[in-house]
Amino acid sequence: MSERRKPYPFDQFEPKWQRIWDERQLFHAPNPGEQNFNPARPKFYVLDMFPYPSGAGLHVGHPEGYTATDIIARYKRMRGFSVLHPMGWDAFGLPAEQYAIKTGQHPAATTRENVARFKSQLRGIGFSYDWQREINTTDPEYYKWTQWIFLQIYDSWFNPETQRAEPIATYRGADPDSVRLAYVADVPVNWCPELGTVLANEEVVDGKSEVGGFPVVRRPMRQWMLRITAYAERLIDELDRLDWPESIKLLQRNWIGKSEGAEIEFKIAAGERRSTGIRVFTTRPDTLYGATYLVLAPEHPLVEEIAAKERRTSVREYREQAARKSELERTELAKEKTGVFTGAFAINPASGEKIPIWIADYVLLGYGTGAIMGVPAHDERDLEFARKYGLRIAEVVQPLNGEPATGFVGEGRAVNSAVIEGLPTAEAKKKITAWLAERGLGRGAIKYKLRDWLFSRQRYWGEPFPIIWENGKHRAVTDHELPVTAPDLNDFKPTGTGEPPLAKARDWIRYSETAARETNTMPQWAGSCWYYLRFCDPRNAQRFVGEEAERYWMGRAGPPGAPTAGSDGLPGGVDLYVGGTEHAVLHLLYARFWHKVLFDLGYLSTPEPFQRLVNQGIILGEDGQKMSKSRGNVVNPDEVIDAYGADAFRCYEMFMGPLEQMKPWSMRGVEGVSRFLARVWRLFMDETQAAAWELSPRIQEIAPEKAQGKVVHATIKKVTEDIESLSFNTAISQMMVFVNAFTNAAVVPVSAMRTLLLLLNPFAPHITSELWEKMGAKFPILPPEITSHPWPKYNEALLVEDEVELIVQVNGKLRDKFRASLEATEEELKSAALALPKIQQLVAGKEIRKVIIVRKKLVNIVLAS
RNA sequence: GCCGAUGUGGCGAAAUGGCAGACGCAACGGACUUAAAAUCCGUUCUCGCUAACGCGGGGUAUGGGUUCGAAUCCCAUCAUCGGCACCA
Repeated sequence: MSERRKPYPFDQFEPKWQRIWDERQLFHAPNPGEQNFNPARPKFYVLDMFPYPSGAGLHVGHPEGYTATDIIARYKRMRGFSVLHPMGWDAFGLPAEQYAIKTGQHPAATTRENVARFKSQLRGIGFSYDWQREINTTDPEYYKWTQWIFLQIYDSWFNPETQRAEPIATYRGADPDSVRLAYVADVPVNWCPELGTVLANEEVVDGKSEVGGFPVVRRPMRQWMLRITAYAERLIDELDRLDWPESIKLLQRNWIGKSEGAEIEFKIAAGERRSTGIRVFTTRPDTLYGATYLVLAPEHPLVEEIAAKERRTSVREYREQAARKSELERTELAKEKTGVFTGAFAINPASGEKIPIWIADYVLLGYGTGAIMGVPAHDERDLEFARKYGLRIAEVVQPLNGEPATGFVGEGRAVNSAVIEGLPTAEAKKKITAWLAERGLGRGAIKYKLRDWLFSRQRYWGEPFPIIWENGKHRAVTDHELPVTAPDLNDFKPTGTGEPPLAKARDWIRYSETAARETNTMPQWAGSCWYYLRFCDPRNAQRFVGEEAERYWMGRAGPPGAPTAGSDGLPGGVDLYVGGTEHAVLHLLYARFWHKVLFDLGYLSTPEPFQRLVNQGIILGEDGQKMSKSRGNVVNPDEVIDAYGADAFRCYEMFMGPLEQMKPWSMRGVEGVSRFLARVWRLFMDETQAAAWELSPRIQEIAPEKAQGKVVHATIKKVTEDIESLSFNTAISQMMVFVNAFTNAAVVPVSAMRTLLLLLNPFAPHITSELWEKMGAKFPILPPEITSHPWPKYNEALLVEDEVELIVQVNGKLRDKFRASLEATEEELKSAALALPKIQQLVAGKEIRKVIIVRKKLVNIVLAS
């Protein structure tokens, strides 16, 4: 045997138990109405962010969150919950398509192989997923419903009166296409020539593609958009009742970026071409008197109209130059502001002053009204711009602490501002806004940074749009034509012109004599926007999720009769959702948006998808660096499991430190945890002469000693509480303490050992199942499967000591300790402490000013100084 | 630049107003062994005093504050990580 001897025979029993769980389908959770459904059990929905099955297989980062949720799932089952714990595949996406371009292998084939690999790896770790609920976003039976949901969005509009999505039929306006939640627009998009596709803003980092790091340029193209901005207010407001990390909520709030201010109309000065005027947005209407110029975004539609003849050329040049700039150049060149004067003037509605109108690319068309009033005295950007181009600077806010007014952007007192003279900023804002509104010159307004969601991609490996074009107009395919499957291609290359690869499939595009199919596909986010709903009812052929199943699994957790979703202010949904922070804004915002649309349309019972969210921290390589192929510090879970077993792998992942923290991998650490499990094994099993294992005769049906009983119950308490708070690392520490306490005992009680196995089972399900079975052969117990045994309860009475050790401090410094009865009065404790020889020495000859007594903890004697 | 998180032994960490360093790793010493591995037992924040049992001082990024008492609460500074970055 060249192979290192295993400290315990995990290689024999781990596959055995994985097979048994599979055969007996122990982790299948029946839906309401199905066989074995027990309505008395409260439900618990614990979900992982499902992976993209890449060619590289699992890395050790995936199983971190997965192990945490698996522990919760197994624990909740033992606590009598009906647990929904599913897994699936987010399998559309760019890597499979790029691999196809390189090798000609169909993405479907690559995906199939990768899924098989991922699945066998996940099984090898012993996760208790309900595999009957496995889903795959690339399965036509799945994306049929992704397309169906898209059509619900397409067929809806957001009614501002009710603040809800409604069927488009309820819209009374002339042009329903202008208000649909899914609409077509010619928008400047992030075109990546290298990838041959358009990217969402979120997929562009520093002017380069997030995938591959290729340059990205702006270019106008016809695209499908989803009107997520309609939900901006609700997406902010309804964060409040979610149990999410505050930092993630903040990230979402900042991403949505709500600003309150006012829109103000500036008339174009006489003598120029007539126009209605220019509308600007500002959060500081109180600085209106300080507005000494206006700036329009270069792409602003009014620019053509107002530009003075003699300025046309320079204006046109500047606009072309701005349009040519890629995002990258714009950010890189952002160091210095540029702009040109249009030759036109506007009238400041408050001061009546005639002020010049400029264009500059520091003003963005996509935000606010695409135009600003320049208030150089009280805005850093405007100040920089005004100084560069010699524009007038007018101070209109007086700082309260005597700072110089120019460049002051905080709140102060209005000056040189007739209507609001002397008012503090907050009041000045209100008054000037009202003053403008009375005169029809402005109004209070709220703007968001959030943009509508660019929803189309020029790719092959994604959901085709269920849309037909005829005579230049789009319409939905009928429901019974779903799913719209993509044609088989042997060439997946982008056309390079911006036309999607699907454009190559001439027959497929042709829908009728006069109608053609949409050739764009949906982005990868689409499938993950609603997968948690499909898990509730994955084989339903009639509906994207059955109503009863949705109500049951997405409702509030708790026994029958407990508050229903929304009734106590908590939105309900998935009870625990664990995944990485990288999805803090995108996936989580998109999913919330789709969920709300479906909720508004009456398809769902809860307003939010995920009640509680937890982010696991990143696992670094042994060198403390981010794991990456190029650094060569990637840890492969298969190798770890080979050497130490799945249980050791799981326990180590949890023992490393707090779940949410970033932490480095350590093989030595795995070894330590493996040693712990080996000690558990040897607590039960003795090795025979023939190198076989047999149940140790030390294990007997006896009552635990008092000290042992205390450890047992302290451990039940700590492990239970720690699992509830996801403090898995300290739960394992406590079980180590437990095992250390029994390691050298001559005899060990069966009851204590059963408790240990139950507590350890969610963490190390294989070894505990095996030992439970081995022990059951000699000391039978029902049920025979540990996984269906109830969770142990602790007896508080056994934890209470009748005597406690108290510490004695003098002036807050630890000086001595003594034992005292729990019943001792404060007076008794005080005199006992003062009677200690050491304390007497320290106190001798000094005045005792005060004695502080904390029950069961300490006596602190404070001396006069 | 703005926002957020984190900072504790040689290392992963624990303690969230009351004994700093539980538990694990590593290191060192011992037992078992012909030997090694494995296993079991012990030591390990730091400085000073003591022949020794011990005793005392200091210590949770840095500086200040609140408190009888601070790793924990407050203020400032520094460092690391993450997000946003002309959003008017």
